[in-house]
Amino acid sequence: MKTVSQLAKTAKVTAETVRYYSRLGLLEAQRDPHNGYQLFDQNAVHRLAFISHSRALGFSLKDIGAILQQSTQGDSPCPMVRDMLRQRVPVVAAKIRLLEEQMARMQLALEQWQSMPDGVPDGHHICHLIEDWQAPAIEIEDHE
Amino acid sequence: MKTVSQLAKTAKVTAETVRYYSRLGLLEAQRDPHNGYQLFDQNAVHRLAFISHSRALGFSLKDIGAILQQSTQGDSPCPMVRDMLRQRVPVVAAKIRLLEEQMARMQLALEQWQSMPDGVPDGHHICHLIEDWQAPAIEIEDHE
DNA sequence: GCTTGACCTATGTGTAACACTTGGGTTTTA
DNA sequence: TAAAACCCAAGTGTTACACATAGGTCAAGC
Repeated sequence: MKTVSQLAKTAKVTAETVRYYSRLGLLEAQRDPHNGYQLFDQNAVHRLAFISHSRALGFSLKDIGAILQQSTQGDSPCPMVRDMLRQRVPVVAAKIRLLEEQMARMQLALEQWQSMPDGVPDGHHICHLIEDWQAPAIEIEDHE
Repeated sequence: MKTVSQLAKTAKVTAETVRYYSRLGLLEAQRDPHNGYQLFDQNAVHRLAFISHSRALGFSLKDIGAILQQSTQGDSPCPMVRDMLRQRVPVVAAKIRLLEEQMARMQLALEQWQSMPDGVPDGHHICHLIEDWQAPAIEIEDHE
């Protein structure tokens, strides 16, 4: 049986993360009757590794909760897992595209600014670098 | 003089966004002495356009606040603006790289899973698709 | 004059996934 | 025995808003 920080160390996450997952119900712990400390067994070690693995694949903690629940209910979560991942691919692709567009805007602006002088504020303009810059597209990064 | 939603409409943002910016001090408004409504002048229209422009370039609202403050203090924000954008480029580049790595993991996993059957839970395994999947790298997307 | 609907207000909550802080109690070790 | 190093729950901060609540205001038509 491991305490919070022992489990954290073996799984290479912080102790706060372990407590957080435990609070969310993703990890189950027994309590030391003497002091109320959380005690985790080998199963929890496995579950935590599973969670980290799933996170690396892009699943949210909410998704992971659903997966864990399915499997503890005796149903195979595999079809759901395939589906969720398939749905996530175009979302991540869109995110990448947005970031690349923003990157292009940033680099273009920096190039243009190389040959532009600094302005002095005159009460009407704020920063002519930005004001005079023509946005190639009016899309803004969303912040999921 | 425009009300919140009139300003929002001309700037193509939501009324909540206008109120939010106003609360943060990015927009200044007079108050209608009769009903307490916020009233914005032409300057505010200009400032809001400036904010949208800056957001498209990737500046955070905090950054924009600093830029606005500089310029109202009579200092040219241009050098700061160049610097901030230069610093942001590698950050965005790193974000893109992380997302691309995650995308690769997702697609690789989906391919591998094509030929794998669904598993049934047996109390020890949760989802063998995930458990048997070998992570090419143990990096996890951060969620700014 | 009055209802209806469309506006406005401030304030609070929700979002993701934690990190950090606060204010305690506990356990170990020097 | 006292400090160091752990544990706890609960709350706050991060980002940029969207949305909900509960109410006040205003123009129009009947």
